Amino acid sequence: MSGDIDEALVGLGLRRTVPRLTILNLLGEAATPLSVLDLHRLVTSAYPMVNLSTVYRNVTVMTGYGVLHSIEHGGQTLYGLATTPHHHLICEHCGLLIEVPADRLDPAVAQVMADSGFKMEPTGQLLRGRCRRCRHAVHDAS
Amino acid sequence: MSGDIDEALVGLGLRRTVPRLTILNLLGEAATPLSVLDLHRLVTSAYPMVNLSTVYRNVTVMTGYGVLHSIEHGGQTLYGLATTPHHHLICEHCGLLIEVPADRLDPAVAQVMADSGFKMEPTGQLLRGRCRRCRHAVHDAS
DNA sequence: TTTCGTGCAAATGGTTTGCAGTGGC
DNA sequence: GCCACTGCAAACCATTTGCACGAAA
Repeated sequence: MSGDIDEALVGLGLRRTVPRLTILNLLGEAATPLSVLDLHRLVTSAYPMVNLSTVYRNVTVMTGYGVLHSIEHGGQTLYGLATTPHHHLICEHCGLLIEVPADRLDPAVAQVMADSGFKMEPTGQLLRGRCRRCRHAVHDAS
Repeated sequence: MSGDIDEALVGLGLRRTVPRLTILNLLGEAATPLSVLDLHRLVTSAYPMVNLSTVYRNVTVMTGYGVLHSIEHGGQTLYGLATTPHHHLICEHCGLLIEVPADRLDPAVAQVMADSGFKMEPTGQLLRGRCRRCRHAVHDAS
């Protein structure tokens, strides 16, 4: 199903193993980035013997090679395919996570960073806010 | 030293205890947000009996009351005084962390978020990039 | 056949929690 | 004196690591 996603592995000199291909397929179908625990649950539902530490090692390796990208939130790390450059908006209230194309955000943020001598990371920024539904749901939130 | 920082505690109905006042003083003098472990090290150098869990509880409570703000990075949480609204730029390479006034970032990012129905958090955004020094230091970084 | 990748189990590090005692107000 | 706050110790949870076996190339 992945078509050419796993081709990338070969090009990088990474072996095509069951855990790796399964992770790539799952992330390719997922609408949002997944945690390692989520990934492990999904992987083991098809291949029960795959170990949690194997999932950890693979997302780390593939992130290092640029195949995946990661964002930190709520004390854990989420992983997604590094396809089109994009960042994320997360709702602090309900956890809703959506992607925004990098070029929508780049000019604005890059300018702010450049003023401080920083060069912006091209992907994986995580911006915190409150989504439409949660804005309306709780006006009197504690 | 803190002058009126700890006044806030009284106004919120929080007791003025040694751990709390010490934490507030330390954060008031710090140039950047501090981790709980850093805070604990500093607090205990003056009051050795203060427990780590007490520091954890206090930063959590004071963050909930809006006295402190927090940012997550590298698997741990950093805390700072919630004074002027601001966000942070962090260098992914050396960890340099600097503050940017909220109003420098707000218009740009708020617009991007609003397009997705999000309302931006007024403080505590963490933007990842590479600082001036690290941009020049390693052209051929691994 | 030679690495690279994996399963397993144990360790690590940040953070949270239950409980009984104590200090702030 | 009441109750929020604390110290202590144990538990928790995400993540990492050492090691011997197994599989991709």
